[in-house]
Amino acid sequence: MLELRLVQGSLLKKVLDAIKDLVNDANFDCSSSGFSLQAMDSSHVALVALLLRAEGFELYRCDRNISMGMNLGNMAKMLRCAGNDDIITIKADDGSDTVTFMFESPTQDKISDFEMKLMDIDSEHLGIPDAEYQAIVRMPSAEFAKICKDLATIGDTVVISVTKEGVKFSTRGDTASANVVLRQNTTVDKPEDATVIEMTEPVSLTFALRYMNSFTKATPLSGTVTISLSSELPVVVEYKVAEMGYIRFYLAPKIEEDEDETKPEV
Amino acid sequence: MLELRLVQGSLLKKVLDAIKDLVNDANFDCSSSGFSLQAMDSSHVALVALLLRAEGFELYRCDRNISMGMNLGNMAKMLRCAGNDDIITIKADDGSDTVTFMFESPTQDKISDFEMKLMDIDSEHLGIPDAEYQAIVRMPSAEFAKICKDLATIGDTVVISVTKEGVKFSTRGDTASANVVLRQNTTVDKPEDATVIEMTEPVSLTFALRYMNSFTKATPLSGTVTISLSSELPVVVEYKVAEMGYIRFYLAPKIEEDEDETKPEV
DNA sequence: GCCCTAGTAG
DNA sequence: CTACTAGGGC
Repeated sequence: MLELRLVQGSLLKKVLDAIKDLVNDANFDCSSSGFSLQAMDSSHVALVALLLRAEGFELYRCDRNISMGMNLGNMAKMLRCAGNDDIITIKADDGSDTVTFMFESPTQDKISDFEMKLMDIDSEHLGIPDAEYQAIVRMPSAEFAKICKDLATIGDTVVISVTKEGVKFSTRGDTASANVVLRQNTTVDKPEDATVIEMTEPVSLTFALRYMNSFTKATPLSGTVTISLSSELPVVVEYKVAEMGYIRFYLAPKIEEDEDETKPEV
Repeated sequence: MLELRLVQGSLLKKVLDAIKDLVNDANFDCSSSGFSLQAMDSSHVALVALLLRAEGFELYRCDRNISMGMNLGNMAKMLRCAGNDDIITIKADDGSDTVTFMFESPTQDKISDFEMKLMDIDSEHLGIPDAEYQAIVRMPSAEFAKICKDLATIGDTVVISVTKEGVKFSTRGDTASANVVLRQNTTVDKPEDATVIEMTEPVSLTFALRYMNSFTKATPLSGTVTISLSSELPVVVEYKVAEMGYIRFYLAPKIEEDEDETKPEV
C-alpha cells in the first residue's frame, strides 16, 4: 500500500512539466525514504534524476519498495486536471497495476480521482557517483534560462567557462557569435538574485544547447539553479524542489575534435 | 418592418460564439414576444434553443412574425466587427431578403452597418414539451467547463450521477479513468459559486463529451449553468442570457448496451 | 479550421 | 492564480 499526500500539489505539476518533454516513459521508485525517478532522455544523451523526500509530504506511507512505470505525458495531462491549489494524493494498492491520483480542492467541495494504468518499463538504474566538481555556479534560474534561449538563436552549442571572476556562456553560429559574461555577485537584495561561484580550478566545457533548453523547463520550480562542472564529467544542472528534494539533469560535455568546426570561443 | 436595439451588444456576440460551432445555418424567428432560434446541430444529435425576450431590448419593433435564415458563421464574423461596448441594432424591411446589423460606438463617434443576405432554410420547429426533471444541478459554469474539458482528455463519454449529496462526473478511457465529485455547497461568498442540487430521485446518465464541450462555449454568457436530468429524457444544459432569456442545449443520453465497453463507472 | 500553447493582464 | 488573448502548429 502506497499513499502520499502533498498539500502543495502544484509542485508535482511543475515537476512533471519539467521532465515530460525530456523523458517519455519512466519508473517512479517509491521507498520509505522518498519518491524518486531516474531516467535517460529518449535519445539517451541526458539523464534526469528526481528526488522528493518522504519528509516533504504531509502523509507518506510506503509499506514496501515499489516501482511504478508511467507515461509522463499522460501523467502530466492528468495533473493538469488538478487545480493549482489542490492537495494531491498518490495511491497504489499492493499488486495493483494502476495508480490513483486524488485531487482535493482547498475547500473540499471538489474531489477528483484519476486512475491510470501502470506500464512495464525496463529501467537501467545507474548509480551516480558523488563527485568533486572543479566549479559550481549558483545563479538565478530565470537568468540561466534566458541565456540558453538567447544563445540558441545563434548556435547549437554553448561553451561554459568559469573563472574566479565569473562565468561566461559562449556560442558561435554561421553568421553570428555571442558571449554572455556573468560576474560573481553576492551583494543583492534577495539571495535568489545572487550569482555565486565556488571554484577549485578554472574549467571550460561545451554542451548542446538543445538539452540545456530542455533542462530549463524546470525553472518554475526554483528561483535558483546550480551548475556543477568538471572536465570529463557530465555537467549537473540542479533545481531544488521546495523543501522536498531536487531535479538534477546530467549532460556529457562535447569533445571538441575539430577546432574550426566546433569551437565556439570567439 | 423589424428593428431591435440592444445596448449591451456584447451579449449578441457571445450568443453567436456559443452556437456557431454547433449549428451552421439556422432561422432566427422574430415575433412580438421576442427573438428566438431553434436548431439541430449539423450532425443532428443535439438541439439548441435560444430566446431573447422583447423586454430585454431597449427598442423592440416587430410588426409581424418573420423568420430570417442566416449562416451563423458569417453572422458571428460580422458581429466580431462590433466593439464590445457597441450598441447593436438589427433591422429588416418587410419583404426584403437582407438583414442589417448596425453598430454604434458608445460615444456615437463610429457607426457601422453591415447588410447580410438571408437564406432559405428548411426549419423543423420541434415543440419541446415541458418536463419534470428528476434532478436539476446548478453550478458555476466555469467549473462545469473545466470538468468536461478535463474528462475529455481521458474518455469520450461522461456519466453524470446525481444524489442528494452531490453530483459525480465519471469517464473511462483506454489507459485511465476519472471521477470528479462536487458536493452540494450553498455557503459560498458569491451566489454564483454555489453548487445546488434539486432532486426528486437519484439519476445517472451517459453523454458524449464532444457535445458537452460544444455547449460550454456558452460559458462567457453566464457565471452559472443549470443541468436538468431525467432518465429517458435529453439533458438540458441552460445558460441564462442576462435579464433577457437563455440558451438551452438538449442532448439525448447514450444507452449503455455493452457494459464492458462503455460503462465508465469505476 | 481547430487545438494547444505561451504570454499578458487583472 | 486565474482568465483572457494572441500566436503557432497540426
